Amino acid sequence: MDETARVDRIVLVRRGEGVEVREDDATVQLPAADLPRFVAEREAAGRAVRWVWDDTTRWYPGLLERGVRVARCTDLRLCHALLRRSPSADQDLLASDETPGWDALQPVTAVDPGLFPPADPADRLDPVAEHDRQRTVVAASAERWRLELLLAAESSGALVAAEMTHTGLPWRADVHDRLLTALLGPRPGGGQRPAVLERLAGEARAALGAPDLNPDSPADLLRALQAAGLPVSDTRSWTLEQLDHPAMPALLEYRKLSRLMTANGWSWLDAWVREGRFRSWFVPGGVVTGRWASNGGGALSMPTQVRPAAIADEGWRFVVADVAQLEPRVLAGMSGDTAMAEAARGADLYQGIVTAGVVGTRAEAKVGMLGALYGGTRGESGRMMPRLARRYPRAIGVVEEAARAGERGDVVRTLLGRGSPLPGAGWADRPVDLGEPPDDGGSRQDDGRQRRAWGRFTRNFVVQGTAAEWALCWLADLRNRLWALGEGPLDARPHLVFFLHDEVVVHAPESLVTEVGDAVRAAAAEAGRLLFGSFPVDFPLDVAVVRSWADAS
DNA sequence: CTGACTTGCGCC
DNA sequence: AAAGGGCGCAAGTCAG
Repeated sequence: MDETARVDRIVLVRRGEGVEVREDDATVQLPAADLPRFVAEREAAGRAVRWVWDDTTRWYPGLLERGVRVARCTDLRLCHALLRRSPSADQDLLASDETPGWDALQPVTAVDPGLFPPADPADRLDPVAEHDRQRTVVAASAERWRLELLLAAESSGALVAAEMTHTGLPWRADVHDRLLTALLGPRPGGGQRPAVLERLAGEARAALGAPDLNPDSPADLLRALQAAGLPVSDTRSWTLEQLDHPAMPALLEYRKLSRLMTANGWSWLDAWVREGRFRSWFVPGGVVTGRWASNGGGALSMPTQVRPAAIADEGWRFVVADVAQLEPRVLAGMSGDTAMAEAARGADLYQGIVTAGVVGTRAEAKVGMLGALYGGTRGESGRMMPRLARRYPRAIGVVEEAARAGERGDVVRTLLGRGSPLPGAGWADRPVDLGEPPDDGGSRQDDGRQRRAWGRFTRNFVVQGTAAEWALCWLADLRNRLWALGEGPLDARPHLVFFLHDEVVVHAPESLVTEVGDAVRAAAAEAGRLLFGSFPVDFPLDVAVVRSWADAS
């Protein structure tokens, strides 16, 4: 990944209404309006460029709006956040007067990407100095290549996220509306319940003998259930399912449809779908483990129920790809556990564990692995753990060690060096709290519970975080391959329209779907090589070419 | 009235 | 009886 010799670095700095372009010792001032042309020309010229800027969300949407795509960048905000927490980074080399400013910098979700936000706190920071500090930190690190890969992958993810927001996910509002109408009845006027919900609410009220029940109010519903003699202390669907009472079918159906309407109903369509595209903001690095978060429209929890409305354009297709059992495979790779990698050789890692004779059934293998990743110690999962630990000592050793470290209050790190946060204040060595009830054993028990809970977090952190790194490398490489498959602007070529932890959706011209499928697989293989070198762990993909997202999986 | 919290549930 | 990790969002609820 050391590309310093062959890639020019150009730092972009906002100066009032203009832009200062810093390249080695040369400095050029440009009016902001000239920046897109300047960037486009440098991208088209022979030498590769890495654009260095304070924050991708402050620069890239405006460039994309003007039809300019860049190959690579350094996102100083994201890289700063990574280095600040990385055990592989010397914090003294990163520290400066501006550290609090960089720490506090937030991404923007600009409505008008043509304008810089007024009074932006980013404008008080010096990107050139921060870039120098970050390069010094990386150069001095004993984990230099890993940090370089991590920073490059994180920055590339920022480009992907901006591009996905720019192009949007093809979404057919008419199909979505028909789906809602079929399930709920016609869209009602303001504040009204749709006919189907009104009918179900009436049935539930009658069956419970509670004529004024508001089924949307958990407290109200709980009172009504208890008044009807039902022994419940919450109103979760799972709890309701256990009850044998004539009101339950209507209540459960109400819940399901009400959820659909509030989360992805007509107002969702009004708010998030325009001109045939669902546009929300993806937030790289938005989760402590390195996973992305999202803003707006709940993009990361799109129910399968509404996915039929995601339909590719005429003459285009979706290529939908997901990795089977990403996290166990990542665990095999990061721990160098050849036995687990052997089980991961086929398409089904859990079946591989059965074939190896470790457990009797696929269900046992799955629940055991989930316990290893999440920290389940009781029941079925707990019973499987000793067998897994005996057969896969290196893999299980990695998560167990991470759990013990968390319980001690230590920081853990992903393969590429993302560091875990420290446990919250008051977690250990809690000051004497005079307000506590005088039950002295209870407080110690409570402390132990908190320690174990933090151990579960750090246990999962190392695997979830390294899996996120694999996915970033996958995305970054795929993005480059897709660009090379087409011509013209971003949305005329195969392009990413959705990403969710271990799944991507590519919108592609029908004539290119075979090449896109190959690219998705090749990128997955490349991600494995980048993270795990020649260690033989497979990342098999399920790839589907479909008109509608709902037709995959 | 606003803002913070709780409840419940969608995704991986 | 599912447990156990990470999120975002909407509606209800309650305090100030």
